[in-house]
Formats: sequence, structure tokens, C-alpha cells
Amino acid sequence: MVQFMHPAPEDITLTGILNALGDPVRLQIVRKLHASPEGSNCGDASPCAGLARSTLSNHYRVLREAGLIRTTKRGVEHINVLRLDELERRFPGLVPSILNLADTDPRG
Amino acid sequence: MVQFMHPAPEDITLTGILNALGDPVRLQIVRKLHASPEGSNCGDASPCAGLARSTLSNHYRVLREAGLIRTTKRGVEHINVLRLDELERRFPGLVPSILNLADTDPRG
DNA sequence: TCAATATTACGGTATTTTCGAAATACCGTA
DNA sequence: TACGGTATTTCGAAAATACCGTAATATTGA
Repeated sequence: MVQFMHPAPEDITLTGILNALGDPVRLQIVRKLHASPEGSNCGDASPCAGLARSTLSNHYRVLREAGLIRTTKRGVEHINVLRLDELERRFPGLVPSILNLADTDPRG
Repeated sequence: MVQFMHPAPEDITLTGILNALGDPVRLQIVRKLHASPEGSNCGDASPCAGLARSTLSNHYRVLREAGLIRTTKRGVEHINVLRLDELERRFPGLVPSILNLADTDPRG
């Protein structure tokens, strides 16, 4: 029943965020999470169906440890939400800018 | 006398940029290059003195292949310049935003 | 207890990072 | 043309890290 460790806002680093988002799968996950601010479970935010659960889970862990998402439990599922407000205070404009560019760019 | 391969602007990817800048050493290099728009040789843009030359060279290669810098030869030295204009057309606001945040953030 | 959801553990493969040593390229000078 | 000095890359190898899949493990709800 160990709760997940989320870094405090002041412990979130710029390179940590960039590194986490520098993977196409993880960027897609974050885009999906951004599209559903109420949060979504791990399966729903999956960028493609072919990925193994464990692989997906590992990507969530990287995003969590980078400070990009917050994971809470609701019943049997884990709900992930983008930490938009906190990220905005820590690095104003960064995440929205990246997400906007990802939207307009045909490739990941 | 082999010229370096630089990706065309349309071949520069968002995740490629984020991945390249997701390394503290490379982010520092790019910050130094940004501070000297006329370009600087490899040694001058080095973030710290302890790094092996070959390691530094490898970081430059990553930055080059990601499309962040352009390397030309001037005499005995290699001059690196940030491809700011091209990057700005391809991903408006991205690189300046990251560099500004890196400036204000005490940590890399 | 059973099904659903997700994480963790583990092993294999692939990529990345790092370094020192050697090789390459260019310049100035002789 | 040859030579020495400087700047940088390439090579080769070791260590670290990343990624993915199978299987095992928790936790919740019915």
C-alpha cells in the first residue's frame, strides 16, 4: 500500500522534464493526459495498444519521478493527472509551449 | 575533410530537441552558445574543464544531429552556432523559452 | 474467492555515456 | 614541401542506462 513518491515542486528540474518528454511514447502520454484534465487511468492514456503493461507502467514512473504527473488511486485504477498548475509556477509556459508544438507538429 | 551532416529543418523533431536538451551538460553548452551568437569553438563552450575532449565532442554530435547547432570550420577550430532562426521557424518559442527558464533556475 | 487494474521483479537486448589513445585537419613557418 | 602546434574527431572498450516482454505480486471491488 505504498503511496507513490512525487517530487516537491522545488525538486523538479528543467532537464528532468525535458528528458522525460524527450521520449515519443511519454510525450504522447502527457498529451493525452492534457486532453483530459480530470485524469485518466493508465490504460486510457496509452498511446498505442501494442505496448506491454509493464512498459507503460515504467514510462509512468519516469513521468512521475520527473514531476510531470501525479498518480492517485481511485478504486481499482490509478488516476494520473498532469501537474499543470505546479509546473506552471515552477517553469512558466514550458509545458503548454511543448504541448502546443506537439499538437501542430505532424510527427511526435 | 568530411563536412558535418546537419538535418534539414523539416527533419528536426520535437522529441529530438527535448532529448538533446534533457542532459545537463548539453543544456549548458547550448546556453553558452546562446550567449555568444557569433559562435564559439568547442573548448570555449565547454561547461566544465574536467570533461574529456572526446566526451565533449560526443555531446556536440548529439546536439548537431538533433538539429540544435550548426558546426562549421574556421581555420583550425570548429565554430558552433545555435540554429536559432531555423528552430524558431520550426518550433516557435520553444528554445528561447527553455533558455530563459534555464537562466532563472538556480540549478541546471 | 475471483476478476480487473496496475506495479514490481527479472532477464535480455540495445543504446548511451564516458574515457584515453590515436588519427585527422589546418595553420604558420621554415 | 616538410614540420610542429593546436583543435577536434574517431576508435575501441567498459560501464551505465534505457527499453521491452514474461511472469509474479499487490490492491480493490463484486
